[in-house]
Amino acid sequence: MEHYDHEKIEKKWQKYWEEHLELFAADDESDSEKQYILDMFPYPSADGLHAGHVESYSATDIISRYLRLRGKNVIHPQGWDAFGLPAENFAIKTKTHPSLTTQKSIATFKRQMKILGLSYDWSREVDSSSREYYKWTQWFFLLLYKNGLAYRGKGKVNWCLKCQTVLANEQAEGGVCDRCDTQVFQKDLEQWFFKITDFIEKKDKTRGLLGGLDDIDWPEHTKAAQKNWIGKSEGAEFEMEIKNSNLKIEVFTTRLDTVFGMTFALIAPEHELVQKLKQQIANWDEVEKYIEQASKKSELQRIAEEKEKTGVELEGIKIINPFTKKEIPLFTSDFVLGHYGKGAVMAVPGHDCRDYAFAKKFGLPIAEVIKSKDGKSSIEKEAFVDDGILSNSREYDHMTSEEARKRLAEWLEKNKIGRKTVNYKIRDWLVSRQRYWGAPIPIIYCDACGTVPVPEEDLPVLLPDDVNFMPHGESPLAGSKKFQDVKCPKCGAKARRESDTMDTFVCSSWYYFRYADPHNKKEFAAKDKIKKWLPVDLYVGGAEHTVLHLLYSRFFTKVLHNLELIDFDEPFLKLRHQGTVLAEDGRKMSKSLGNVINPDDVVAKYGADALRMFEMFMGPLEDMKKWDTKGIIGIYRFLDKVWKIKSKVQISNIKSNPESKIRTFLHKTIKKVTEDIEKLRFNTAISALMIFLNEAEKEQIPQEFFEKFLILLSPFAPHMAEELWSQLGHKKSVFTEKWPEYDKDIVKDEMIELVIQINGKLRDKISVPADISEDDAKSQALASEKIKTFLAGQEPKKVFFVKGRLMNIVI
RNA sequence: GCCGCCGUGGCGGAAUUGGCAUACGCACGACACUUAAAAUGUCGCGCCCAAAAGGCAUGUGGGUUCAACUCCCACCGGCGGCACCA
Repeated sequence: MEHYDHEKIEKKWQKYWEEHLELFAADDESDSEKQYILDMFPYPSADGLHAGHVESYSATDIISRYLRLRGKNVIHPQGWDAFGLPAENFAIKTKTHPSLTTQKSIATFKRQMKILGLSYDWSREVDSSSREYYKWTQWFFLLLYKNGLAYRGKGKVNWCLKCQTVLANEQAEGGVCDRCDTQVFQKDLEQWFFKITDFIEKKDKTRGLLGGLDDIDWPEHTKAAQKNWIGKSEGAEFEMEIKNSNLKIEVFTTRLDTVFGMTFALIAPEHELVQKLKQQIANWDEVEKYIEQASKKSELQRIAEEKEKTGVELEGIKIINPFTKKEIPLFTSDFVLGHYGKGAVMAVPGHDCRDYAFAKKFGLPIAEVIKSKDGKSSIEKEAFVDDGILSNSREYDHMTSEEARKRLAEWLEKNKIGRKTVNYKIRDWLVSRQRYWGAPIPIIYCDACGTVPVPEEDLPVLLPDDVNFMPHGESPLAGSKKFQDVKCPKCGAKARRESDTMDTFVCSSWYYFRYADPHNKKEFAAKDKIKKWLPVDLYVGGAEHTVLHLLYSRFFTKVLHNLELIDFDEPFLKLRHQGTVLAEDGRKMSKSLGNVINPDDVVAKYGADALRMFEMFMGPLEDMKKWDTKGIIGIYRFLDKVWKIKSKVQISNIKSNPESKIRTFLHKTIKKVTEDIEKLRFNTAISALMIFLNEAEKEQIPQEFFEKFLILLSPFAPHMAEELWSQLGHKKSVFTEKWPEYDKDIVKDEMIELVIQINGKLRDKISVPADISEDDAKSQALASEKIKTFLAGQEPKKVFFVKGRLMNIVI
């Protein structure tokens, strides 16, 4: 018998679906319950779809098709995260304009999505590099600006002297430029920032970025990563006097309980106080040299040199510990970060590893002020960093660390030199990029009026075409006269445009709103459309976005909520990450290793239905998995069997025998597949379909049953389901059908195999009615020959009975 | 270092959330069909034992329980995130 012709069938139905867009379109008018099923919109690379894309898109396609069959009004859109550095680099390499290469890549992606039979509502497609889209990205910038959430500030960035450009952190690994291998320097540049730090904690109407995490169904590790990134730490800050100076030094600590062990203090090299103390520093030349060296190092380098602490004493400077009134020295060291806390710390070498290492290297005293509860702790070889009981701390002796922190903070407040406080690792979001392929920042600089936002009616600020996007020292947009020279919108004088573009993460922070109303020319999306479709019910995408994109999107949503433009606070109610699909050799798929699986090839050989289903069958959605070229044959055989079993179907309208085994089986399968899809457990749903088919092969099954099976199969293998459905004489698509319901009474077994254990070990199984009573089960069990042998005449001490499951006899 | 996740046959994985460990699939073996191969079908497939009976098995060691892959503790191994954050 012939195998099924996947190519012919798939082409036929893909064409049919193109002609019947209403099958998968989200209906703005319908009153039925909406479901927003979203894929992270891809960056359209020249390489085409990756096996990982196929995995997540198949998953959301299954869910979307399933929900539509359940009568839900599903919105399942797709679009393109089209701006970004890879396109620009590719453009530089090939000397082609990035819009050309991007459009070509989009065409490839879209073609591949279509041959996979993905049921997107293409009428809602968005492209973040289109002027219709980035007009609203710019509008969002202005919205933030007008509400004091976008500001211009100085920030340290990685700067390559040779390429004359700013580099992203990931392009400056090891402190060396990615492109030319020369050293990267830290440079202070004025940049645009978004005030994401304003939204860490509850603010007016919204729960903060921290608190909001409690309300959403996200993977634990993703929530943990976001919390980690925000890096909240509670402690205290206080000021210390500098001897013979009216200046003061402020420090932050989480271990106020250890203050009596402070034997010196540390300050970041870039701290302004160092400059202010210049006159009093005896060894200024040495200090200046150290500061110079430190500024040349990138943060990455500082970390790489972790093994050895460096630093210089600010000779002539003495700090007064406010608790002990003792004088201590001040050092500057690059392991103290200027941007965190107060940029200066109290050093307690006895109870902090870094301070310990520093004290050892510079021969500074180490004091012990905390003992472990058992009194056995020692600071001889290393710092004791745990909480414990205070000692050598005057009236605070014998207190626990926790209590001492409370009391010491009270003392600080009473004496007005400090207070309890909270610090965060997260910094404001730097959104300026000195790049071409992004959305221009809609700002104009005027000598008279200063920083002037572009009026909304002038948006979009178009990305100019007449620029040299090769790296040449400044933002490529600065090279376009046409772009640069403008009139000030306020006074009409000659002015200059901001020449930086926005980080592509700005574009991707709001795209899920646009799908609700993609062609709106007056708003980023109309209020009623947003109300209808958002928030997103299920969001599926790669785990590489655990922090950046997902955090930024939450920030945008919170901004909109706070401004009362939307009535929800979290954009993505349920989030799942698809696991990485590794190459067959267990390594990451990469072009250079030549181990990439191209979906086109697999579709050509086995068909889209087989590829989609196989990727779902490989394992749980979120698990990392290895591609297995041989494995797909199993799914192919299954589909082939479905194809062939059609000829065995009893085509008649006779009533199915209510007692028939296959009926019970069908209902169990409906139950299992339904529940598994709801839980995104596609691997076991597919296995249930296989089990049903294996059973069905053994006998003739009524058409009515086979049809229900086809509906169950349709979200997984839509082409085959459509084809067989039409071959059975149906005129309309299988996707206009209703998802089958199972009958609770049919699913329930009448007779069950009751497991009989003795002392927890399986000894026999007896066939009994499902609702058998304990007494009846016991007498039947004890009557079993096998059980009699094992009991050997002994009386059971106790009998445990789990209804419908098992009986455990303890002797 | 801190945080999070994971460890089950030759392989991918399943196990109703504490109740028959290894469903489903791959690979492998035997047989059937075939001139032959492929395809397809039937059967077998954790380990020990010739087999039956039985025993042993979910990274390792302990604990709780009538009962542990599942819960608790310790250790070993792997993956991911953050990382000189005071």
